[in-house]
Amino acid sequence: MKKREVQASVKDERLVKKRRDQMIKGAVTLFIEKGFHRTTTREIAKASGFSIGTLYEYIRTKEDVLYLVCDSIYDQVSDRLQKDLDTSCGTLESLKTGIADYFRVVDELQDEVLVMYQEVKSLSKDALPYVLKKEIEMVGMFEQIISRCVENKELELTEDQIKMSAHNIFVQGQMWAFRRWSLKKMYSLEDYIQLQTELLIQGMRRAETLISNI
Amino acid sequence: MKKREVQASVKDERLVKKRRDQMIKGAVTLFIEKGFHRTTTREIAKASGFSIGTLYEYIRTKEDVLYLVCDSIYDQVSDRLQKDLDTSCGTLESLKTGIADYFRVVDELQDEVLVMYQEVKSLSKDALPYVLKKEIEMVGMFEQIISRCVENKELELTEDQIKMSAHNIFVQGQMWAFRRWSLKKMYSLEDYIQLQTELLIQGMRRAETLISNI
Amino acid sequence: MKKREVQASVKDERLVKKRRDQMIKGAVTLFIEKGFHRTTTREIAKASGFSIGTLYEYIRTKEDVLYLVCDSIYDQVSDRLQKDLDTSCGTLESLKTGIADYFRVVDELQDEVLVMYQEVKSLSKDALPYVLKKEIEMVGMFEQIISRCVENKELELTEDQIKMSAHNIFVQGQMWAFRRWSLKKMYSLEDYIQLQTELLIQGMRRAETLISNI
Amino acid sequence: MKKREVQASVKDERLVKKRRDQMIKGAVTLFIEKGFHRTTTREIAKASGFSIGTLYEYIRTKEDVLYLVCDSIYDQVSDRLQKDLDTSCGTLESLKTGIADYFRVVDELQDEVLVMYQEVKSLSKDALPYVLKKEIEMVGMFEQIISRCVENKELELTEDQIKMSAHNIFVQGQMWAFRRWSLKKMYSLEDYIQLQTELLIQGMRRAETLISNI
DNA sequence: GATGAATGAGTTTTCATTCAT
DNA sequence: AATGAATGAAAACTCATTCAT
Repeated sequence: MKKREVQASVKDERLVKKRRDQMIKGAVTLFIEKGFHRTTTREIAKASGFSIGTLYEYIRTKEDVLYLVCDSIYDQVSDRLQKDLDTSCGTLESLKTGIADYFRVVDELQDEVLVMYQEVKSLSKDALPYVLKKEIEMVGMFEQIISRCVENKELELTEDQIKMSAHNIFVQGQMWAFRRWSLKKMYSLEDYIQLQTELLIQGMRRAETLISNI
Repeated sequence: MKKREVQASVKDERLVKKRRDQMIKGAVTLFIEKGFHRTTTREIAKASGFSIGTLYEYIRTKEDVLYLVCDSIYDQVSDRLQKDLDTSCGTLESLKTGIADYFRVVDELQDEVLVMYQEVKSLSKDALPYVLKKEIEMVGMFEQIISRCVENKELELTEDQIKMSAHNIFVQGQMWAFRRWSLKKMYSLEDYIQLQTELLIQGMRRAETLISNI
Repeated sequence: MKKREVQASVKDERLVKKRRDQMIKGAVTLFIEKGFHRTTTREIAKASGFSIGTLYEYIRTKEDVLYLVCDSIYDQVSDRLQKDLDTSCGTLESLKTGIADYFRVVDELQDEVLVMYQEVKSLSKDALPYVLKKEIEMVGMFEQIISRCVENKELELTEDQIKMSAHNIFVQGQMWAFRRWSLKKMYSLEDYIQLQTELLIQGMRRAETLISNI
Repeated sequence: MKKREVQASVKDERLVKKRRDQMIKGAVTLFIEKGFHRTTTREIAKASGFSIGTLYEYIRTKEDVLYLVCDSIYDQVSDRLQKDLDTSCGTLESLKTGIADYFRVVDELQDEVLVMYQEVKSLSKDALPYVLKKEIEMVGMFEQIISRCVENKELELTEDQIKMSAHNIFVQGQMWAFRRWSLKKMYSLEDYIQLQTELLIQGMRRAETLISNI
């Protein structure tokens, strides 16, 4: 599945990229502050540094802005994960690094991640699949990292358990952004990473024990 | 902290309760279908079975409806959890029952839970704390159930680990509603309950091992 | 074919009728002055004596106003014609009366008729047929009046000639509104009626002569 | 009265003519399809084969395009009529030829004629007279052709009757374009020409009889 | 207590026109 | 001469809220 094209009236591709970057940056701030629905297109234009007319030279509907924002955030997180996947070698250590790295990106982009999760549902039936696909891909990356550990006999897990574990890692990462108001009272990022990594990995190792006990 | 009062013009308390129940029922359906922002007050009035004028006899702003809805959903989930807490006796078995029960309510109310999580951020600074408090209470219930196991020597966990585990249980429950489009492809509710319970509890038991190793 | 329904949010039918009459009156004046496209909905609302919000309680789109206006004008002209048709008795005299009456309504409603002809094309594919049908009905009334003369041996015309003559009467009436800037320099309404009636009726009688000569 | 000047920034007259021809051709198609108001200047530029910037090198406002289009259509019809006038010799035959020729141009340019009549009212107070003048000229040509017949004793009509007859011919021509949706169901172009010519000329001849009878 | 007509501020989007390149 | 990105005024339409009945 290719990226969904957002139509622009302006032809100069380089300019389109530049203006859209301005736009995403401006919009994220506003979405964080007041949410997608309470943000007006005029505000987005202003925050992006151009007029309302110019805004509409680069998108067709307000929803396009949301799509662009979500897409960009996913890309950022996804890129970082990809790097870990590329260097993962099937050791538990590389899995831990992957998890820690992922949690750290989420921490850096916590506002963005938050916005994305609170607003995706506002995407039309049209754009939603493109965004959800990105998510599936990311969970898939964790599956691969774990799979390598399994192949490498570092872990012994069924397919189902691999999937669920990957899913859990993904979710616990998001939670750091999602429930920070509650979590940050108790833990620093590094504490959280360590605790969750323990719980996650020990969970997996136990699962493996259980299997061997059957 | 007491419940936030939503002002009504009508005095008869019994009537207020009745009308608001109609309202919540109608509104939830609409919020599930189109989200809070895309639902109009007229639609809410219609779905509730009375006129727009009457609607405003029982609330003051549209946001009040959202608050009422969120509050009601939390109450439902919370009530069920409370029962488990009341009967929990410090055995691992009662913890497992608590988890399973919680996951099942979430499954029953999955649409409602979803709506709530997607829309809470639309609550004003004013109403938000009242809702978040409910959430803290619920996590607190799990903490208590786990604590009893610890007191009972069924588990050996630090305060931090108790808190984090309670938090994780809570989150994994929500995930069943949140990510069902992805999870339901792989697991039935009962599968999910079993797998997550294993991962969660084994995670805790391992953590306990780790501590003893220090 | 029934009238096209223009949806109103307001339920009181009597009120709907009243407000729409206000609306039509206000809109016609504006359309005459600046045309449909150059007239804004706000102006229509103001000219109708209510707010923009109220306007939209009685219509759904700006085009609805145009449809209402066109429909109303046709109805007025058509009603008058219907009376003449009802009393027509197959004499040349009653045909002349019909023509004269028709020309006089057109004169009274000249602004309205003008507007209608300049703006119908702005009606959507959806509404157009309903308006054109009205026109066909009106031409049909003239056909009937002429047919009665033919049955009565006052005129001797083929079906085609009846149709064309009816059409010509209809068109010459419109022309009085359409080209008044040019015609009024030369003729008073009564002059125009007399001259056109002569040309039209003598045309028919000649046509009859021609047939008999074949 | 001279032609209204439409200002161009470009000096090269030949180029101006060429670009404007492209423009008129592109614009007519669009106006036929969606009307003047619903056509954007961007669309006109595109249909003309150049950029929006270039478009504005050859006109000053969107309305200029409409004026140019109307002017061009009138010129085409008018040119054809002029030829008939030049060769008219005062016989009924040449009158008939004139009528038939005129009806045929209207048929060829029916879309254009239609557009013109539906959109002239959109011309500003400034441009309108220039267009109406063209129309008066054209009616004048018919007056002249008829007058020659009168001078030639082929017809015996008062000045008023000549004017009205010329006017009627002109109008019936337009009607072929205007009401083709209704007329084409009944007649072919040639049928229409024959029938109308009969009615028109016989009308005139009768009128002449009537006069002599007074 | 219930109703629903009235309100108008606020929203998204379009598009004629300009002007630097 | 040609281009097309930038502009912002203006347009249609929505909807939470009020208040007279």
